[in-house]
Amino acid sequence: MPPPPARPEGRTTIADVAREAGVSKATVSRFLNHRDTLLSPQIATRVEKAVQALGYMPSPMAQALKRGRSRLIGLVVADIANPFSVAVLRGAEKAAQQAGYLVMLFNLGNESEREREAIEALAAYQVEGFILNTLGADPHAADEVARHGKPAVLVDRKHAGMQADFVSLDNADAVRQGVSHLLAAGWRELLYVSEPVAGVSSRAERVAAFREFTRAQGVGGHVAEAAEGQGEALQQALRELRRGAGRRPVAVLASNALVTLRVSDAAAALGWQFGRDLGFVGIDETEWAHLVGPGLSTIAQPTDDIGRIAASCLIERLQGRDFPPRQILLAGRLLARGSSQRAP
Amino acid sequence: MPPPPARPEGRTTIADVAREAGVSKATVSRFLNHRDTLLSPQIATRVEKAVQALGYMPSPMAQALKRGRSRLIGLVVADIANPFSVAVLRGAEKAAQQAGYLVMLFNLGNESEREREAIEALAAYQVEGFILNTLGADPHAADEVARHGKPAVLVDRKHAGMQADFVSLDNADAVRQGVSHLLAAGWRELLYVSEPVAGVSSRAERVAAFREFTRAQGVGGHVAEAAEGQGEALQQALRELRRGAGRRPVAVLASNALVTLRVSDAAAALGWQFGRDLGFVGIDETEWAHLVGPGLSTIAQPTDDIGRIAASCLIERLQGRDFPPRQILLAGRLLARGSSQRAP
DNA sequence: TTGTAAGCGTTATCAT
DNA sequence: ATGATAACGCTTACAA
Repeated sequence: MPPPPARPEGRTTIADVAREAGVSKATVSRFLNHRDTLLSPQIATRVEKAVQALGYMPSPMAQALKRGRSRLIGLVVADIANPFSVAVLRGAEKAAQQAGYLVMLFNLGNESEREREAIEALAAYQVEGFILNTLGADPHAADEVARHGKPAVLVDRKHAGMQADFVSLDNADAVRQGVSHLLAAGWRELLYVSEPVAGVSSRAERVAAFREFTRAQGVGGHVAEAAEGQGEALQQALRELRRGAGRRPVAVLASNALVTLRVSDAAAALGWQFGRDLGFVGIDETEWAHLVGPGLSTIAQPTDDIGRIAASCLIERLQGRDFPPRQILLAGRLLARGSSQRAP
Repeated sequence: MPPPPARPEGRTTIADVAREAGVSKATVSRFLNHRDTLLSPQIATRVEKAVQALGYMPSPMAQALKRGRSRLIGLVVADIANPFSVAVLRGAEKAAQQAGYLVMLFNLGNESEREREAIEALAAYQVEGFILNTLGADPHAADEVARHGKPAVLVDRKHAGMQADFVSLDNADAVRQGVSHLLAAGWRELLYVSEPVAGVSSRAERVAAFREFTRAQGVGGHVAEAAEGQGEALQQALRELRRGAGRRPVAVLASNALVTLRVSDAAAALGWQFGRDLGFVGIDETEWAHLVGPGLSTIAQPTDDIGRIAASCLIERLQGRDFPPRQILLAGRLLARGSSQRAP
């Protein structure tokens, strides 16, 4: 199969095909877009041959210009270094490819103030819709999307005042699973360690669920924030937890994989062993959780589904279907390991 | 700052601005592209005001169509689930954003046969160049890129016959660092565990460097491949390693983070402890390496630099500079931890 | 210095 | 059923 002639100057255009087939550009266009209908078989085959011969592919740019639709999906992620964002990206990219869309990526790198810039840049390329896994810090970002009148799907983080489909882990349920599991194993004084909430909806929801559920269960429910580079503070929080608990076994529920790492470091620094000196469950399954200490218990998010469903939601809307904004909550799955085994 | 008027129908075009400012489209275009030169100050300010008032942003699609340049960079990654690919993506995305480019992503998901499809799709959108972190399995992919006459940068994996800039870890040096370190610590019989080489240049280079260097040092240098789901085989290889070594301490050099995981599992299954029963160094630093056992020694790739430099290389070429194909090898950095401490 | 007009590669609206 | 032709939003000769 020899490569197509590849005219050195520029790509082959619809005009080339038309000339080659001895028809008008309009006919070629019709062949491409309507194929069977509106076309005499003989002409159709003539055009088909020419297309083949020249290896012609229509320019999506020109098509976008003309039709105002680009077959592009804009994806804004808060931080591509976060495995969760990657999982979303992956699911979205897959679904998009299948539906014939291409993904344009904008990574905020945790700089929330760039959110509007991202949306603007993507909108300029006529993306047909957005998937947003954003910081939610910029109240104007919602307007920005609304202004373009393009459908959007929010992932993981709700955005105050933006009305759009929303796909996420069922945060409250996940926290309840973690707490129940720890209580069932005999841990009695619980500390929820979160990244600084800072207005991020998912973080706030998890903290709220933790407070509510521990109170309902009548057990000690404390909350601490673990920020970057604050290892000392976290160790301090753990020490206080144990001091306050007396002889009741203490355990930590970590809000995500990053926090799990920080808690692991703090525990190591204190010389505490998981499953013995400290019970532990962390939200977010990782490939390494089973290798740390006696194995870290985790609550796995259905990341693949989240990404896939987010993209599907968007694509459904791009195909013109119209629903009221949906909210899709997916259950997490507890993976019990040594760190949450029966308390001493 | 009220949001711009946001005409409900379609975006504001250059014509709108021209009308608002009472000038011609050409003048607006000149203002946008040449600003200072070619424009009387009064008109310039008039246009500037109009642009501001309408919140006008030119359509990159139309610009691309006209100029044949799109300010888009095509990025093909072998597997977005691989942290290395993510690091590249991240560096590339950052550099691209700074230079005013946007990244179009195509993830192969380890399906090498889609490589040409990816290049075609990206080329159709007039990407100005490619960054390829690919499988290298498709010999025609190179032609595909060449055919479009667009610059490309290869990352991590060379592509037979494609002549392009190449950015990568200095594989031979990294392997030598690992081997030297293990030998210096007293480990004597070494096993290199790799993913199936399968024609991937970086994998082959590392294996070759290992064979060569261990022979030069006159120590035992064995090689095993660890494929997905072959845990048993890997355990078997480790057992044989030790049997053959007699009383000489045995150690593993793992080819990447994935293999590190597999070796860790195998060691755990055998009940061997790193740093005592088995020396260990793994290529690729991870956020969790310090938490496993006595800490896993790793060789960190300068992933950020790799991504950034790859993008910079490409952008330099996009700006018209012309060099012969460059090959940029970056040194890895050994992080010694408990797993490679002095052999018993 | 500014405006007019052609054209980038498509598709859609007319005729024929 | 097919072909001219006019857009889409922009840039760039060429005129003025």
